Amino acid sequence: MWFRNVLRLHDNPLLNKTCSSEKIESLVPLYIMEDEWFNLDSITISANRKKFLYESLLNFNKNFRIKYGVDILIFHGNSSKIINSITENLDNEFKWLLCDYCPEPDKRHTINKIKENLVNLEINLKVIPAVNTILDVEKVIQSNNFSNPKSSKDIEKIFAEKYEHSPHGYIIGDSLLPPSNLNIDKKKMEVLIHESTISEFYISEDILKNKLMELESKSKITDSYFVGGEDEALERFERKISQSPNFVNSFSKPSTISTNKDDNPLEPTTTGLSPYLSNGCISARMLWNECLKINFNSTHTLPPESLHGQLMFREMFYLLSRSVVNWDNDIENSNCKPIQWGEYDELKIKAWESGLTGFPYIDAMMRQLDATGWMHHLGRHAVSCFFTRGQLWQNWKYGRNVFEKKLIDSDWALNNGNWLWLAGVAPFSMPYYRIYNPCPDSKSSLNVETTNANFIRHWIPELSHFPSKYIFEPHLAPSTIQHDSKCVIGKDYPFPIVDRKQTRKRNLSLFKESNKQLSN
DNA sequence: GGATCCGTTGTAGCT
DNA sequence: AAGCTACAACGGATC
Repeated sequence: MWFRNVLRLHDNPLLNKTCSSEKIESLVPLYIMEDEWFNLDSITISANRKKFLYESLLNFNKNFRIKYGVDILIFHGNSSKIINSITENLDNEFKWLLCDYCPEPDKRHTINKIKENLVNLEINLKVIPAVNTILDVEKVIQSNNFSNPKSSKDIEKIFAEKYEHSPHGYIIGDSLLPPSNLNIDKKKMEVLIHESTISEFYISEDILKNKLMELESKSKITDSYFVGGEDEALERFERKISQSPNFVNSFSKPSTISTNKDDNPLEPTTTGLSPYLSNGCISARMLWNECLKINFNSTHTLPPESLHGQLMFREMFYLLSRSVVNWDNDIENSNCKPIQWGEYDELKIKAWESGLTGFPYIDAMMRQLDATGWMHHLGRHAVSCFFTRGQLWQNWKYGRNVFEKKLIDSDWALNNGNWLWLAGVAPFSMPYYRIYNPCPDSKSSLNVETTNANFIRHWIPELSHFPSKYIFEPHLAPSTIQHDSKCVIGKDYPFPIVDRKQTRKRNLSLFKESNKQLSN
């Protein structure tokens, strides 16, 4: 039983499948951590992301032990090599490999490779669908009348075909309770831990705990706010969903504000469940069902703005990520219109990534991303628009890479989908001329008020004494105010790296020009 | 087959 | 301060 991206006991179809299958007499629970994740020095994954996964894995292991009396077998290394070694070391004594379906190309590639090897050994591979999604991705995209969804209406049609509709939302079926016991083969686990050719790749709970401590001391993750794991996920679920019917029933994205009114600038105004969803700590199906239950008792918002709407967009991107070839690329991608982006500009990209563009709203968001691994939905829109068609005119792929590395809710399907959308290259509704103002004033939908000013003061300490009136464009403040605020622009905080109005105008016409050439 | 509608999130400038 | 208007004008679905 190989857990790939499912680190929870609740609504985990793997556990129930295993339990209900009569063919399986005993099992060995397994997790494999790729070395990219295990190596603390790897630079493609941020310390925050690693921390979140380690915590999630430790918590899952603990819950598994409490429930079933044994730790999960954890190895690090290449998945297919580890699986091969296990078959060899157990003398082909196991007959089934069960795992959760993962739609990412590299993971599908891995599973195909493993399948080839298993077939020769007469071992069955069972990939359980829809573990971290509501829809069975493969089944939906292979159905006869499937075409790529492009809007909330399109994805709603897909739901409508499959599920019964109630006035309060689609009925997708109950989520699962974990089985009360599992017949685990401890002897085989002992063999793999102590007497196998992969013993050296075994990660005990103590090793993982030390690894987490080392990570925390090495990279001073002082601002990390989200703690990984099913326990935290369920606590947050309880607090923000189950016990907050008004929040659920009135939830209306995009009209959530990017900064919090209460004292904690780190607590999101949205659910904050995204990292738990993408790491498999909470079930999307359970979240859907809880919202449905709450919606039944009251009037409520509807898709696409409601929480059900958010979950539907998530499903839409999962489908597209599987059906659109080269989903993560800017060429040979049917969902990416070719735009002549500017030359790779290292200075601008570095300034953007490190929060030194001279645009406080953008910089605050990017510093929050770096420090915590999380950013509000609207902030993600603002900084990605700024990076691409708004101001910097850089290829969305470079921005995407930064998000992928740093976001604790990093998710291949969703991250690429949102960048395609915001860059204006996807065939979704996104008039390219709607460019977010990187210096949002009180008229902007990015909604400023004093909360955003406080948000900026929190993440950009250089500006902590700056008056709200000038804080979004501090270089426009009279020099007396700059001196009084102990922040002289050009010395203590950078001048804007671009003229926002001039770049906006130029980029609009460049985009228009690209469109013209494409339609010819 | 041409017109119209619609799409989860706009900005700037003036009164 | 709030409200109005000009700007720019995609592209598929539906009528």
